[in-house]
Amino acid sequence: MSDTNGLPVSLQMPGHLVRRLHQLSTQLFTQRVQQTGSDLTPIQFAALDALRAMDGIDQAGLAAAIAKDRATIGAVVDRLEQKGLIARRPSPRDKRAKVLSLTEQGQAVLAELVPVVDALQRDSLPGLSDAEYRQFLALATKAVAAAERE
Amino acid sequence: MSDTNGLPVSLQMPGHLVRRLHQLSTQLFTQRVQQTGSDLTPIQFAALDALRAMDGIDQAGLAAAIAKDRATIGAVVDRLEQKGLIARRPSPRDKRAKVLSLTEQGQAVLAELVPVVDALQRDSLPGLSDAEYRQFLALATKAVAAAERE
DNA sequence: AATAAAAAGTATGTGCAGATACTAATTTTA
DNA sequence: TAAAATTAGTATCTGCACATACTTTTTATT
Repeated sequence: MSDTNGLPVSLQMPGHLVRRLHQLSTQLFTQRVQQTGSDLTPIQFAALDALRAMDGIDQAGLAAAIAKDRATIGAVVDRLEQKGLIARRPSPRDKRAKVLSLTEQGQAVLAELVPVVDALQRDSLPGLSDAEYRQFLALATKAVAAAERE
Repeated sequence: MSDTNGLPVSLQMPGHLVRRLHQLSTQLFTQRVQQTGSDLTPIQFAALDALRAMDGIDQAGLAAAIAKDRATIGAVVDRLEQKGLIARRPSPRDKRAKVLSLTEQGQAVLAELVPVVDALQRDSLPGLSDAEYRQFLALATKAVAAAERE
């Protein structure tokens, strides 16, 4: 069950590799973003970015947009609201729903972070040539799309 | 800032793709493993599998082996010990350290799960041909190795 | 229109995951 | 050897992430 390096086989598997890549990209994100003086997490950034493109959606819509469940998004939105980055108002159409939008401060924070986050993407897959990098993205995109199609 | 599909750019980035792949592989793991009647998590499985190959290492060694910090491993080991899958004994060489080993039950559970986990790896990257699957693994391995080299 | 089914948000509980801080023990170095 | 730096494990704190359950409201059925 051990490979020639004596390592557990599970460490060579897709599950583990993907877990490591996720871990590494999260660490890099946190590092780079903290250097700007911000303490936004990857998911908080994703939420803000989704909100920029889809202003006025409700929490369930945001959850679907970034592939999280409603409970998780509720907590994320709580923190973003407390930081003053988003506003949460009752929907006029649906008394259950709460409509989300970026505050001015939220827009400013996002504008400052977008270039930083753009720049770190390439570094989150180190050791690959440009061609390999593009190849990886194409394969990852294909796999995610297939999974989302069931 | 939106692509032609109106989606936030951040959702096309490596960070997000890797996060989704991680999420999908974790969900698949949980699904398949639960069907066997087990409630082991991916990290609990990884810990058991590492322990099989490296019996008698301490918690810090286990943490290094599966790329987790000591605090996280402490909690994981607590749960595995409570389930009776591992034994934790003081090291004779180092009074700070605790030596870990699989119990008989731990070995049995692992033996039962290994084929299940093996089988789900391929399905955690759906929509790819065999060649693309191997390509993806090669690229992911290369990127992880580069990151670990700093 | 009355009922059933579904959806939005919240609350709770478990399990990572990393940061920080602390004690006890070990190793390094001066 | 004595002091300094590391290391092992634990504890605490924050923040996802998902499951389940619950209330309120909306939509679909009958």
